[in-house]
Amino acid sequence: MEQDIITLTPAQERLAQMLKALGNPVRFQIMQTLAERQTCITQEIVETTPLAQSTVSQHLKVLREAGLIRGEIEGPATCYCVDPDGVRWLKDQIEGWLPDCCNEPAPMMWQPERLTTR
Amino acid sequence: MEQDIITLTPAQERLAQMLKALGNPVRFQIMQTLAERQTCITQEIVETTPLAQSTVSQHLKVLREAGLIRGEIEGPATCYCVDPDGVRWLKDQIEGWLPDCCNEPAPMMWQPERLTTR
DNA sequence: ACGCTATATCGTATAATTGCGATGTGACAA
DNA sequence: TTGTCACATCGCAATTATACGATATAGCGT
Repeated sequence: MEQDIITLTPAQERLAQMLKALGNPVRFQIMQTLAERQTCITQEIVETTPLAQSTVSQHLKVLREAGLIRGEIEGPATCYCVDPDGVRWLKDQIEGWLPDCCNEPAPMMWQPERLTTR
Repeated sequence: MEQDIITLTPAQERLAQMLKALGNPVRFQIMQTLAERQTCITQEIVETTPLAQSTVSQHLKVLREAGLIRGEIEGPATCYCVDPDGVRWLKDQIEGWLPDCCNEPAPMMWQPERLTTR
């Protein structure tokens, strides 16, 4: 499973994996919670969401596999925190991405969609 | 469809939408192609992939709706290019994201997963 | 040993994504 | 008008993601 239609470099693949992990609203929020609180047990994270414990555990696994968080067993619980190396790597990759355009800040007005006609 | 389990701010939601769009390998590659060539008609993009025209057109739509590219009708074709404002906005958001950690560059060694035991 | 707490994982239902071919539309040339 | 090219969109199949409850495991206190 997970057939590759397209081939990316390992770094690109990893970056895409991170972006995909963060593209989910639940996981995006978990990252923020974790960043605010520095460190959290699974149960605490569960309590910040309306989701079942098993579901949150799944999301944590995705974030772990993407290298965005790390979990360490602390007695009977698992203690999660943001993986600073992973996040730093992500930020660097994004900043260096598409260097041929978009390197000066610009004010930004957002419209939902465009395509001049048709 | 598209039920919201969790509520994010509009900016967070838009960021997540962009990340999700980029999390797909095909779309990730399309962005790179577009950045290299500055400007492309759909047909040219199709030719850089093993996919059907209709499929590529769908992916272009997702990228458009995320605000990452823009398409302009040029005679019988549609001319696509990276949306520099959108990409700039994305970069700024990511750089300012999780300010409490991960702000010094660090060397990085990557392992597929971790979780000390269990 | 027994229960209790915290977690991960499994099985499974449902929803979303991704892919394709077919179809419709607009631009343009003959 | 007729044909063709370049697209977008539709309808549908296959795959993947997301959610849940149930279950298994590990640590810890009694």
